[in-house]
Amino acid sequence: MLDMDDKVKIFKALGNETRFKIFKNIFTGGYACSIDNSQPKDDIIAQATCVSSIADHFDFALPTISRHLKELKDAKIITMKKVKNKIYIEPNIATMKEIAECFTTLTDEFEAGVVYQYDNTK
Amino acid sequence: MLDMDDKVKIFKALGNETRFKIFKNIFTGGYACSIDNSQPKDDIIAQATCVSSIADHFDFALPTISRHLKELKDAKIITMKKVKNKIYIEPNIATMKEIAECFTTLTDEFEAGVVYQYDNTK
DNA sequence: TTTATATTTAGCTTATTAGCTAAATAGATT
DNA sequence: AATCTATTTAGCTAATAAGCTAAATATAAA
Repeated sequence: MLDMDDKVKIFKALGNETRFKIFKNIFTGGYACSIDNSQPKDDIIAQATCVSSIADHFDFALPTISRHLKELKDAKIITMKKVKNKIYIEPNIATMKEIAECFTTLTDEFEAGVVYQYDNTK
Repeated sequence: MLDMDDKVKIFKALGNETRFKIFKNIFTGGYACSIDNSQPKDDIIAQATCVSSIADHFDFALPTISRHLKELKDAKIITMKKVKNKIYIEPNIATMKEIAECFTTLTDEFEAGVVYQYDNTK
């Protein structure tokens, strides 16, 4: 379960153009990674990619992309698995499902007229 | 329709603890506003509130809250209607519905195995 | 055991953000 | 017209974020 701090961290991570592009393309399989074919399909999904493959799509230095990926990982938006000396990056679908549900609940309850008492801790 | 810049702006706005609390409570009716009762119900919804009522819930100065509200408004997360010398703040449900749908589509298509070509412009 | 590949860490600079107080604006009330 | 209420704007400071290069680490390949 994501608490308020988790959610704020997720939105902060997605509230930057570079990270948003990385996020979107990791989820929709936008980054081709030539090394993928040599990896066992059971462990690593087709959408997986690695740090340098992502960096190839941007004009920023590799360490800059590496730090953006760390922020996406810390926000539980992606996962990173080390296999040999490469890191395979995958979307964290569980987190996105939970965020999707938060927004759906928010709009559904709004339309149903549900009104809560004020709570500054959530 | 929200384009990429719109979405990044929305996430940036929600990626700050103070603005996230304001957002959440505006949508769930958390802020009581004593002036609401004297307003016509047709124009202004029950969840509506005003700048100073929101500021009462925080230890920050009023101009600070005002600027946070401006950012939420610029991101189309809330709307602000001026009635006499007060500003009524309401959730922008259309935006939240669209964001909800984005996340739902993202997770649904991921599970269905839909893979797109890389596109750095969206 | 040297070299190559993949990635992270450290340390720096510049830009942006979040807070503040004081002053300005807009409208309502006396 | 003077004053009160609600809100924004301006201008400042301090903290955070985003970029860079150089160096470090970890593993693979020669």
